[in-house]
Amino acid sequence: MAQKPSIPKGTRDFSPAEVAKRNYIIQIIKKHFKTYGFQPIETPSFENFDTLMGKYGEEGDRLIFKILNSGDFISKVDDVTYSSKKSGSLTPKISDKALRYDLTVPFARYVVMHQNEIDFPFKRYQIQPVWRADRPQKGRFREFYQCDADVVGANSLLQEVEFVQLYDAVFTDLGLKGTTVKINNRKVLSGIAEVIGAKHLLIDFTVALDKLDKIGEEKVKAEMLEKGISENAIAKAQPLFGMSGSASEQLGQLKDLLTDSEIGLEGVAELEEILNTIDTIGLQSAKLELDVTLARGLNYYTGAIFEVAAPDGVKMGSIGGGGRYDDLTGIFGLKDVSGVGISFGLDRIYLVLEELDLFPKSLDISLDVLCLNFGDREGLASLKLVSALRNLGLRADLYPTAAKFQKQLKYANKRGVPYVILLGEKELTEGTFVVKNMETGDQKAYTLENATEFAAEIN
RNA sequence: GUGGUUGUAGCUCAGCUGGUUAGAGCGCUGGAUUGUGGUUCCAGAGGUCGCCGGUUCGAACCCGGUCUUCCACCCCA
Repeated sequence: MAQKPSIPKGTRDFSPAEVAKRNYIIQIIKKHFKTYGFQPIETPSFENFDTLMGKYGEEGDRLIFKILNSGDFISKVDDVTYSSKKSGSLTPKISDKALRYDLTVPFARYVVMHQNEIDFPFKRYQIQPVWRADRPQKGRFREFYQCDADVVGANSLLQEVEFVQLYDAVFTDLGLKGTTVKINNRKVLSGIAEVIGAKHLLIDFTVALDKLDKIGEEKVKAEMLEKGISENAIAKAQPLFGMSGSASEQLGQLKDLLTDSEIGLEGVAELEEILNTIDTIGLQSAKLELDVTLARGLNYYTGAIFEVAAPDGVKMGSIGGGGRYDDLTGIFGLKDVSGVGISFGLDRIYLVLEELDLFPKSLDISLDVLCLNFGDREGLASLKLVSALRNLGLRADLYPTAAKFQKQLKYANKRGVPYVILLGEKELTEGTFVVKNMETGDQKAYTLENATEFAAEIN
């Protein structure tokens, strides 16, 4: 009995129309990556277990897809570990490989392994799928694409500025107006944690703070309390909850709050410089916004943090994110190499463009011209004509069988082919072919020797 | 990982307090129309009611389990 086919939860098949749209987005992102001087690399879809584990926090470890070892892996586990039934200690013994969780950590690994062949500063881009063992939701999949651009070996804040411009360039080109690039700085968050006396609870503090616009002040404070941050400390952080006004006003408030924190003031200065530079240069369609509550869970970020929100009114999580990480390669043994990078969430951008109907209509056309098939004799002449059109760069096809006229036209109609060629007995004897415009219904004859004339007209 | 939700024809969905042969629209196939598609008309095909088990004389409907969908949390692109 045939089994009912299915695909794993959170994965998808892509139809020709969907692939066309996805390629359209990728091609635009790639174009801008290249014009900004980034070079492509690719890394394996799975890495060593130890390369990935521990880089994304406790939650991240849970969401990494582990690959079971080959062979009789269970017999190699010692009895104590086996009978303890603890996944945490058993997993490393039965799995030594895991699917890529993001593109940043594999890149850091790549940089360390190839440090002697890389010219720093190294700007690379990478467009590949990543996997997360998450529970699917709208815009959240277990297999999805990230499009990353990172620079390593450059400390200059100009890199941050450049990434804001890059975001703006890509979203402008995609016709996606009104995106917001939110920026914050980990040093500011560290500074705040420091001055309120919750330095050791930085992660818990930022994770809670990050939810401010979503769950409100009271609930954020409740969560902080629950995580062990004292009432006194929360009171000291009070200015954060009421931050408002322009970026420079907010920066002023931050300076007051952080007067006793060297690192905090450093963060403020960095933000100030990035915001001022962008202000001077200007952006096309995006806006850059300071958001002191922006945290981002990934704990390898040390400086600037970015997150991109879709235009107002589109219900979608962030469509991009990134930041600076000063010591990611340090974990793999290469010290003092700073990196900054951003990521575009292809699958979410797709959903947003779809919702706002921003895909070019031309993407629906997968074939420029279809030649109808009238039989063997006409078919031969048609095949020659189609070959000639293909050589001219047109997407051309010959209907494979001499099916009923109506059936062939219906097929052309459903494929959305704009032009159909009729080359029947009459045309064959006259040495011509007739082109039918499927939209208007108009028909026009051309001589067979002069296929270029037709090709030129529709281009 | 926690809580909830969904599943009936290729698609979108009806289907009453459990009751005979489970319906509609769209799509599909054929015909009206053997050189003219989109519109119209006619006819037809297509369903283990997600899967497994239970209750019942009888289950698409009630119960349990499981998978899937979507949502909230966690977290994130």
